[in-house]
Amino acid sequence: MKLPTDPYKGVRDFYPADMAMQKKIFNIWRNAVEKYGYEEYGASVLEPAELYRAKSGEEIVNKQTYTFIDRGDREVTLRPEMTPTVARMVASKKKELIFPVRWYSIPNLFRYEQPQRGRLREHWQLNVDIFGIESIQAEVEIIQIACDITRAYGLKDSDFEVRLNNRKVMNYVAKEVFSLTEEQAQKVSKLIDKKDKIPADIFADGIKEILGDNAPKFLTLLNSKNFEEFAKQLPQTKEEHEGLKEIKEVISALEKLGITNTRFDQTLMRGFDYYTGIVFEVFDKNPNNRRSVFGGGRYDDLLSLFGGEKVPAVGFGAGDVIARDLIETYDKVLVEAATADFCICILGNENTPFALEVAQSLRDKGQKVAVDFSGRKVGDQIKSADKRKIPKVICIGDDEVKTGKYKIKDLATGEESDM
RNA sequence: GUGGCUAUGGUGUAGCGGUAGCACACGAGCUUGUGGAGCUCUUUGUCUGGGUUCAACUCCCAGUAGUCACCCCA
Repeated sequence: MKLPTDPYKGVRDFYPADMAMQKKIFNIWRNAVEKYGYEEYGASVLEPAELYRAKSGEEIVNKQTYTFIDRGDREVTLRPEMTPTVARMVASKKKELIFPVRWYSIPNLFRYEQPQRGRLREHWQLNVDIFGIESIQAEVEIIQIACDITRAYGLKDSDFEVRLNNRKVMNYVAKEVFSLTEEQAQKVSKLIDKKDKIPADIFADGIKEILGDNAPKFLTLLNSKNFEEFAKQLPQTKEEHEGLKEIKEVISALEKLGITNTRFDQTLMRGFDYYTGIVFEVFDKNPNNRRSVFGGGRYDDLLSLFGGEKVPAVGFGAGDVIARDLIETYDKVLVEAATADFCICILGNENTPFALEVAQSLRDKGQKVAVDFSGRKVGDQIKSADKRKIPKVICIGDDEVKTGKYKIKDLATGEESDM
């Protein structure tokens, strides 16, 4: 009876090479957000199931999450996303926090789903949120950070674009312009989400089914080439004006910051219900790899779930799996696991004590030192150090013990130098 | 959760209803205080469990895992 060596379904092992990449990604994330003054927070992977139930509904909690009953009869969920957690944390200290609160975290998240490439049961995600700012300055800053990170992955501005939409606009269109019921609006938005995946005529049929005679008008609106064309088709009331104005303002503010690859996208919906205003996605335009790199938006009402007055909030999330893909595609700088700076080869077991002494003295100076205890021939020990990419070796044998001196051999050049 | 496709040494791959081959990697040696090349040799495998058959890595069924699509999408 052998135990399998495979990891659990849908999760990854991180061997040193994978871990080196993971560290590189996390460093990119940390550097970017800390430049803007964001502070790191953390929380447990365990949350009471009701935290998600409140927002996501019965089905999501039962089918899409790891939820179980603990020994004390509590219903526990492995967090599938970080936003409810951070909302909970901010709401809990609302009175003592100094707003605006700028926080980030790199949590591992779990979802119970059929795994496939780029869609695993456990992944890591950078979460960046800013609380307490009602103006679109919050969106601008958050999107700016997202762009910084995308560039740090190695993408040029021409490789990606920022797509923007506004829930206010879409709500207005659904309720006021087309007088849809809540249920109809829901169906339409799901359909719009799929627009690029399904053939145009099937999409049109779907719209027709829900909207009837209004379908052609709706389709024209949806197929608008750009912001102006879209805006022109809407009656100029106040409510409509606000959503559109926000989009325009965000785009022009970003432009002043040198971010010109933005685009209004009336078909951008994003799954979560809690978004209330601007939503955005950073999109990789590479034809082989067309995927959303980041997604986020404004969720002004979420913190009200925990009582008290409203706290405006804007945030985004960025996954490690896509970061890995992008860095491999665009960056191409090889990432290697850190090895030792020195390898100490021992010639004869009786010389081990002196070898350890030498190793320790180097460590005291801050060097990383590995000792070869294999007892093999020197040549083999050196060969092995070279294979492990350790740049320098020191051989300790009878002569070195006698004289107390040793030489450092640089494996790249083959030269030996006295210590 | 549903459906399609896939599964061969450590890795990457051939092959056939009748004794499973190759490359690289690993290990040993040529070379017992100095590596990287070369040559020689060795070790290691048909995902798991059933079935059909004289005989199954090959055909069939189930399971598991991967992958793709659906579902869902932080």
